[in-house]
Amino acid sequence: MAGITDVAKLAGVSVSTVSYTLSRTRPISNSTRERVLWAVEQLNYQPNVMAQGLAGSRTGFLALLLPTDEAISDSFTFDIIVAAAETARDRGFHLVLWTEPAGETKGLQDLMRRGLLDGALLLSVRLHDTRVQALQEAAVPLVMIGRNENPADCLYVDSDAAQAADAAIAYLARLGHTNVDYIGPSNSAHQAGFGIVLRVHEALEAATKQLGINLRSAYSDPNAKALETVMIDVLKDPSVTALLALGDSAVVGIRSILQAMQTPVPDYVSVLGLLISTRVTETIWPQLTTITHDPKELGQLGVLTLIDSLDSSTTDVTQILLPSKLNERTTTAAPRFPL
Amino acid sequence: MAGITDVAKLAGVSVSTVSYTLSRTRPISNSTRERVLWAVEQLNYQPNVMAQGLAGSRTGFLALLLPTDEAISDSFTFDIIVAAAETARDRGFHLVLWTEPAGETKGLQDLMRRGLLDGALLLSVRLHDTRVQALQEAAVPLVMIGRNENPADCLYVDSDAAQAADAAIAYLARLGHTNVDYIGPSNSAHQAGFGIVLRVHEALEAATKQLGINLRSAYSDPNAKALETVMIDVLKDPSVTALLALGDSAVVGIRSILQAMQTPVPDYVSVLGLLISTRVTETIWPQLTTITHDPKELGQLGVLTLIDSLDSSTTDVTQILLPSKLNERTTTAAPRFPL
DNA sequence: TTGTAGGCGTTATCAT
DNA sequence: ATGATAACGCCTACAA
Repeated sequence: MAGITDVAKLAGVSVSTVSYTLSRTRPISNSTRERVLWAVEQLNYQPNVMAQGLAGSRTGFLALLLPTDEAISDSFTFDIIVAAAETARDRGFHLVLWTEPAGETKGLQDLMRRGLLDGALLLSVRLHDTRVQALQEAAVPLVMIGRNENPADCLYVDSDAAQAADAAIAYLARLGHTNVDYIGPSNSAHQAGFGIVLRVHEALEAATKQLGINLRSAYSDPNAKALETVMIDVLKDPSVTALLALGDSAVVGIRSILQAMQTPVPDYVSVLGLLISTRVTETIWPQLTTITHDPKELGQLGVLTLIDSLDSSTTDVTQILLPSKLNERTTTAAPRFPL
Repeated sequence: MAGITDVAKLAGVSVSTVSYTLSRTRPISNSTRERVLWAVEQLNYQPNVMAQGLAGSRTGFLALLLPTDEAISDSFTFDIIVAAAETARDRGFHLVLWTEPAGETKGLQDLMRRGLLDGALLLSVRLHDTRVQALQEAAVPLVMIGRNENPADCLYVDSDAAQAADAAIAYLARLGHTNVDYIGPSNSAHQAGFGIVLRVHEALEAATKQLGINLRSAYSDPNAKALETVMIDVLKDPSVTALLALGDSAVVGIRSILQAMQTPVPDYVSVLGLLISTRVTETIWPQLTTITHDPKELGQLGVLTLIDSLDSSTTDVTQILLPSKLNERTTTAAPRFPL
């Protein structure tokens, strides 16, 4: 395999000139640059990753931290990962998938100590995420996709759950609904740790209070049986005219239940999906009116934020909250009785 | 950060002794080993990954090749990936996610040329997969998860689709069904390239012919609307008593349709899922009788096969076909009329 | 604008 | 059973 010395020889220059030419880190005359690039082309030369990592100050590796003791295998997370991998690749970085239980950081800290990583992306961040502090103490540059309870001086990219909830209530209010039923994930220990549930709930309470809307909350596991029980209960109350369901799984389950119960949508009840992934919005249930958030965007921005923080010597803390947008489709309408 | 020299100094031995002790590649006396390990412990030493990769014959990196121009974001694929990452981690390897359009291999070949990879795992392998030949020519050790049309001298781990189809028909025959409707993915160019569809179809034809069962095939895209059209058509024929649905998405869709149509299962029709992931079997539709295959197993065995092929100097071609197993639940029964 | 040479932290090849 | 030392392929002061 051709090395940098071969290129230097063929181009009739020194190795350092080749290195500098390729890294654009020093002015090179046009004529030499051309000869170097020509030699590179001739020999099909590509710098050795390990050698670069060893000699340079950067390895080119980013870790994607995936907790394995939770229900992570949803398509939303998958889409984040794929987008992150593509973005990293585009920017000349390599994404290493690192699976570790949510509480553990030993494996990752070892990786850092072994000089493998430039930084890390955290997925499925919980309100109290022990990984964050551990990594900060280990001086690992990190970006959360999501955020913990108090992300004061920590970089993150997250969906703006509060804004999404506000938008949902505002929209339903505009249609004329005054009784809204919110169906969220059950308060199992599992879900309770994630910020999105809490933040949505708080925002819903505030927004409905302000607009004078009655909010009733119901909680269910996302499986069909549990949802059915909840739905039957919810639909017993004839005053309810709108259903607000949080998350992909709830929304997908709710559809089949409503179909089975032959409930006319939106004639009898409106259904609005809150924080639904683009995949569900576009493919799985294209008729559903949703407040959408995009996993691709999270993955991309996460990687870009991390890389930027590596480049910039400054310590500016990038914190991005992505606004969701309303996709008005066919499952929402004005309430069935006039007010 | 403590390096190998520090350890050597502290242990009072030479660097090479430390290296050999840690890699167990040379007999070391008990007393020195102990001193070395003690020093390692003291200094919290971890060998530098880049230096090892540069000096040694192995980098410790495996690529997971994910084609991005297809519908890859199903939970089955995700589970394969997570299992692969965990297995790699357990064996001291790192998994790099490499996204590239199915036709392309340039990016990956560059990676090889750059000395990054020990080997590669191919996901979403098509019957005619240009990646395989390209990688073989580039002498990249590779393992397919899935397999192409003629995997003669190529390593792979795949579900045994033919065996699964046989098992399904045998089971339905045993229950007494003589008219079976198969619902597979539509013959869009998209799906046509994947072996599983073809292999299942061939096996079904053979098995039904042999057992004197009437097989009717229907094809549908996995979305609700298309499935509904197909299902209405299928259920028009009163002689049909069993539905055989291929793949997770078909099966999940079919459930909601059947619910909406209020078709009694299994009293009116039996439903049997063919090549269903463990996730669907255990969580999403736990009552469904299925022929299950396990993504976790594929991911694990894929990585292990690759690593083994790296270790063994021999050129034995490991080819693993995983048998699926029948999970008898509540959606299948004897046909509704006696024969 | 270009060249020289000393690391980077291991592994592997010789010796002993 | 252990040591010394030359690669490994590149980056980056320092020199010219």
